[in-house]
Amino acid sequence: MPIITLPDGSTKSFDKPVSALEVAQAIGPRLAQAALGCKVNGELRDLSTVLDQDCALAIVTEKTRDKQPDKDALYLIRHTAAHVMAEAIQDVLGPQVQLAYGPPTDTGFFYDMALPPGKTLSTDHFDAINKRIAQIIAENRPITRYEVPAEQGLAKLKSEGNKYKLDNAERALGLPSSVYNGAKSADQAGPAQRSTHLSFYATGQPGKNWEDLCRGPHVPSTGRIGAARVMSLASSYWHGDENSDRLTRVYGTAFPSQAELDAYLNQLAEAKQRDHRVIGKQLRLFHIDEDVGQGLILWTPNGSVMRQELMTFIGGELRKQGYHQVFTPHIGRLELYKTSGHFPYYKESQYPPIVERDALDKLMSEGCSCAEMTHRLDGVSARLQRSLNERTGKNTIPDDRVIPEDMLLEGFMLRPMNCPHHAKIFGSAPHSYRDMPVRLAEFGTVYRWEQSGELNGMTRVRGFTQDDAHLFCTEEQIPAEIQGCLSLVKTIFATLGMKDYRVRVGLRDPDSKKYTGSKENWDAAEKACLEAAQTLGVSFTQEPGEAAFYGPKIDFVVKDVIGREWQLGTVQVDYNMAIRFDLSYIGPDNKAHRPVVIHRAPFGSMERFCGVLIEHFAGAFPAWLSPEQVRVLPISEKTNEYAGRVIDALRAAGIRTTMDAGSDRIQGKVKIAAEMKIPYMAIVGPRDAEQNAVSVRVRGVEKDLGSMPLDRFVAALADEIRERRATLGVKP
RNA sequence: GCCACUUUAGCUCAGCGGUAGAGCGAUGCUUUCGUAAAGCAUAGGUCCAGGGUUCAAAUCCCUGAAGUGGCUCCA
Repeated sequence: MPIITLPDGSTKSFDKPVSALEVAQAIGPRLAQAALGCKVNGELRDLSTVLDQDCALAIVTEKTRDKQPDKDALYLIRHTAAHVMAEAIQDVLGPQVQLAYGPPTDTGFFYDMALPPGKTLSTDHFDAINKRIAQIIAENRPITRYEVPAEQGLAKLKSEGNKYKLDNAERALGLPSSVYNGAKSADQAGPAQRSTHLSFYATGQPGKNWEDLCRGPHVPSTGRIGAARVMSLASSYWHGDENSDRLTRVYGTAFPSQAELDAYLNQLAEAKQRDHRVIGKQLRLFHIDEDVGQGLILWTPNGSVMRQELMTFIGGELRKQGYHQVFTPHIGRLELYKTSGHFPYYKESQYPPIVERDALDKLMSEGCSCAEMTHRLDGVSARLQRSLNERTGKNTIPDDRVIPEDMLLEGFMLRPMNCPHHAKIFGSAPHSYRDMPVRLAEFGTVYRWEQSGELNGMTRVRGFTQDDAHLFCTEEQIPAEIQGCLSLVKTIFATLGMKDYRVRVGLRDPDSKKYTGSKENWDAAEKACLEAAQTLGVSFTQEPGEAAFYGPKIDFVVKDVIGREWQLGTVQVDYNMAIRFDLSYIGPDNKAHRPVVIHRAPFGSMERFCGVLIEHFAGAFPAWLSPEQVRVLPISEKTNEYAGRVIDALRAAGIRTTMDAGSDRIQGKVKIAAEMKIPYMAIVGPRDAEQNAVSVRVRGVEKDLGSMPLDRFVAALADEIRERRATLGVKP
């Protein structure tokens, strides 16, 4: 009979099977009252789960022992809340709404559903849905689980006519889907999750109340949800498959109490104030103009200061590491990108090619169709086919892409990548193994046609400047070069005080054939990436299938104010490019060898990085990054002249400063400067002028530091800026 | 690209069939002031664009653009 081991190591034995709730009751009535679910041998389960064998049991309650919200409890609450919301939506819109998939997420839950033809769900329905959710929670109905044999369950679902649920059931049973035939369907459930029964959860009494096919687990009754509400609407695809059914995704969130839900909503509102788009407007850091184009950033003077400071900073670090700075144009011939393989492989996410006017006129006079024009742009010459196929040793360019030279349409592309230009620089001169590695760096601006719905302030744009570099090295040099890249990233993040990032190592998907390069090379490169990542001292994940087609990579990922993840820096190993561009160096054996290329961009793009940085600092930048480092505030116009001398002294030391010579009183000037988040205010009145002093006020400090000699202030601030200190540290 | 929502003064927003509004900002005048806004005055608008309904449209309908939150994508 079961011996139950509790988290503190103690055991309880029972002489017959018991439910987790009964164990909780045996421990104490308060625990039983607080219990929302349980973990059996680490697996989250219903509180009603019957334990008939020895096991480790933990009772899940709202809060952990140190009074923190329990993640498992939130999971249970939100999973149940998803059911409650679905019921509410069916009550409001009608039972014809077909439910598909409704899991909990990090911040709440969603439910994907297919609406009956002609019906739409809009935010106008939210009040009614929220009201119904509140009612169901108030009714405190018990959540009842029941299981039926597979056959019976499938028959039940078939009779209900919901193909999505039927599909879920078939996958849970490990059966091939009879209704979904998307490419990604290949047995996602896996053998471990196969079962012989299907489970249903009723929100109340089976047969009497609302119910749903569900694996569970759930809280014991709807009242245990506390507070839930619907948040937003989105569209989604069945199985995330673009070619499959479009579903309506309804997002909601739930918390153990109304107070916690309110706190979450408040926190969301506050996060919005820290959004880089809001701060960017307030502090005039950047501008996006419809007339210029979607996703194209205009860097205003203030934002340009920040960007320039970062570029100067990283440029200095690159020199220390032996990089060479290069400059290359923003466009290149179409054939260049056919050689690199970017065109037309990534055609959908590039700006269309630029075709010379004469060529266009000629095509028009010939009555050429758009399809024909596309064909002529996409095609390659037999010459290019031959050389690429020879170099890569396989059928890289199939015969059907080859068209006669006189049919080829010449054109240029706004560059989507900097690497082809850099490859051409490397290839423009002979290289000895003694010169390797060759590190070419450029703040290279690239253009990509991101889907319009993806664009987002500075973090997802169509034109951006990578802090790009390509390291042409020997295979033996790969580990050391990766290490060098990572140490650069570490230096940058440390200087900026950014600690909250994660590292992702993208590896091959062992089953896919899309990769180029030999298995041996891949093994070595993946090993080098993993070893380098281990030395970082930051947690990292290995993600098979996330590699680029030409090599493994290490990515740096950060979160924005509302918790979205963005990839910043990346380090990628590439065996492909040197082959395609026929690059070589002369080895000690006096023979030509292929270099390996490492692509790396520690900031990723200046646009995204600055966007993330604005949110990281909430606009309150350290002095060295601030567009305006000091604002001089004369008490009245009588001290304007002295203030002018203060400005001169600051500017002579290279400090960015302006004077507020307006007719506001000092209170007003202080408020305005504080709102602009300027690091330092130098307040000057007659008393300061007499002593050649300034009264310095530091951002975030209520009072000034007292009067200090002007030259001391200038020297202290200049030091702080030169050393790129992360915090404001000028002291009297 | 798909779904929902949004778009009114430089900024934040109200108005939602009947003469276009507020606060902040800007400009001018008064005030000459010691640390998060002194007072008064003035200017400022194709109400995102185009079409439609109506005696009358910022307001209702259609189409499009841009933005926001998701989905999908991200060399």
